[in-house]
Amino acid sequence: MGRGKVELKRIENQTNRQVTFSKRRSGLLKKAFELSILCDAEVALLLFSPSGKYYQFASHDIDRTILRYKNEVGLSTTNDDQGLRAMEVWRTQIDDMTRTIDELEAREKHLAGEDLSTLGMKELKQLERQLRIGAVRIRSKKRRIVSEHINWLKRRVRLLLYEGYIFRRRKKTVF
Amino acid sequence: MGRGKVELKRIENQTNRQVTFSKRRSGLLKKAFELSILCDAEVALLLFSPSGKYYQFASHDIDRTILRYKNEVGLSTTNDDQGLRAMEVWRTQIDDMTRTIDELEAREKHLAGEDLSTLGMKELKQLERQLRIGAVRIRSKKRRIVSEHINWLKRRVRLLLYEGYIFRRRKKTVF
DNA sequence: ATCTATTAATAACC
DNA sequence: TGGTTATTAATAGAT
Repeated sequence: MGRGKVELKRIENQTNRQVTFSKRRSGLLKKAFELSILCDAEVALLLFSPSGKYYQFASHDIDRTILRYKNEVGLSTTNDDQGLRAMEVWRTQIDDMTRTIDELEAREKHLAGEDLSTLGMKELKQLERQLRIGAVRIRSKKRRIVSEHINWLKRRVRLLLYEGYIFRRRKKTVF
Repeated sequence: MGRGKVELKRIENQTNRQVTFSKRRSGLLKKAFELSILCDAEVALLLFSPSGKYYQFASHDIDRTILRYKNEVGLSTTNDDQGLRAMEVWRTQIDDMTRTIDELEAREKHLAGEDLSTLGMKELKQLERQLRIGAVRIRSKKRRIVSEHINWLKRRVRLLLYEGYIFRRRKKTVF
């Protein structure tokens, strides 16, 4: 994306390489930032220029992210029994929660009419019934809100009429 | 750079967020790779999706790059208790997942027409629209299933009729 | 996954 | 470095 396309190999001209590093570095940092915001992702980016200068971006605490990476890779730093047991407890809890999230997401998709291919007639009827119940309740809630608003308007109108009455009376009295 | 520009804030639609993460992740990894080649830079990139999946790019050995970063930053984080920090990481992950589950459960309740008291007219209309879309899709899926069943029956009937024909012919021939 | 209209990044130049 | 502009690359939204 420039005045010409560029081959994927080390740029030999030292000045060019330096300029390109500077420009692409800022582009990369920007994109890392955008990804972390748009997608709510945890990102850490470490950069060393060939001349040894150092740059970084981290969406969260960079050490936290590095630690998370180390856990992921499996170089668990806790080696005692207690640590291992605690780790297993967390692991199972995380697995449970992951399963729960998957189920909830699948359920939401079904309610939205997506990913229906695995469902049979019976499940589809059940889903439809639930949607109908939800729709009925929501419509009734909407009606209640509207009627409350109307009542409020009526009260307001009565109040204004009354104030008008008082005002007219006072005018008659004063003048 | 797409069919429209996007605001720099968390993408609320879960599906969209997932798709964007997937696309931008590959873009970011590619650019990190290109930078390392073109400019002969040392790059390490750690990525965690909101659902906890893990991705990385490293131009050199990633642990080497992390070590280089730690030297650069100073000797502060050299040897504090990593076990405790690891616990922190898990705890925050569990917190994240708890929040996700709460959101999904709240959403499901809303779709079922429960706990609507916090919602305004706009949200209610949006909910109703989603329910309508889901219902339409489910009805269409049901219709498809029924029509497939009918077609199957038709084929079955044709087959039976044909077999009857053969049978009658054979009867004539044999007897 | 694939396609394509648009926006964004950036190579070359100053 | 810090602008400008012609081009290429990335990608948002749709299919």
